[in-house]
Order: sequence, then structure tokens, then C-alpha cells
Amino acid sequence: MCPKELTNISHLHPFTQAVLQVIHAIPSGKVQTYGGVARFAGNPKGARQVARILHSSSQKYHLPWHRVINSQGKISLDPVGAEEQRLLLVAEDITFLSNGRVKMDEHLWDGDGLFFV
DNA sequence: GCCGTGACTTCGT
DNA sequence: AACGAAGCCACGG
Repeated sequence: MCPKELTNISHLHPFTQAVLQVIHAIPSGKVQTYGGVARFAGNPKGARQVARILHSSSQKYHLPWHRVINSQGKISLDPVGAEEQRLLLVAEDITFLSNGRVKMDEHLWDGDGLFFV
């Protein structure tokens, strides 16, 4: 893996590096939960860390930050940011249910294509 | 090195 | 269905 956007991150904590790579690997049209990303990255209990990473370095590493949502299939942002994220997801043909949740059984990423060095 | 801080999650009420 | 508490962990001050 190690895409060019994620070069020079070796100074970061191993888990943080893994999280960045996992998020980067989420394909368009798919979503993953904070907990799911943490699990793929090797620490099932690192969900809050995933959130913190997105908050602090989503722009810095050009991550598809909008493809990460919470375990209920909902967007975990204030109304303003939530609308932006929803639009980005809709643009990838991701469908939302009437209750405001992403149709998880259709769009939840299964980790296909993910591998580590 | 302690302490507060999160775009969280799970399990009780 | 909604709410609160507890667990969680790297990071920055």
C-alpha cells in the first residue's frame, strides 16, 4: 500500500499509520465505521483515536474522511459538517434511508483490497 | 509525566 | 427509542 499521499508518516504511532492507510483504502461508494477502521488497523478499541485522527489530519493527508461514519450508520458531525459529508457521500451514489442512516448492508466496506506491508 | 480532549462504542436503564 | 456511564487511547499542553 503506502500511497504517495501517505509518505513520510513513519514518525507517527504504528496504529496511527495503520489507521491512515485503512481510511485511504476505503473505495468510493463504500463507507466504514470508526470502530471498523480501528479494527482493520489492529486495535478494535481505537475508535476514538480514529475520530481524533480524522479531526486533526484529514486534510493533511488527503484522506477520504467522508467515508467514515459511526456504528449506527449516521454522520458524526455538527449539522453544517454533516450536510457537507452527506453531499459527498450522495455524490458517490451512496443511499441514505429515511431515518438518516446510510444503507449499511449495501455500502459498508468489507475490507476488500486491504493489505498491509 | 499527569490531565483533559475527542467526527466513538457498548452496555445498562 | 433515548439517555447516561464507563471503557477506550494517542496526543498536546
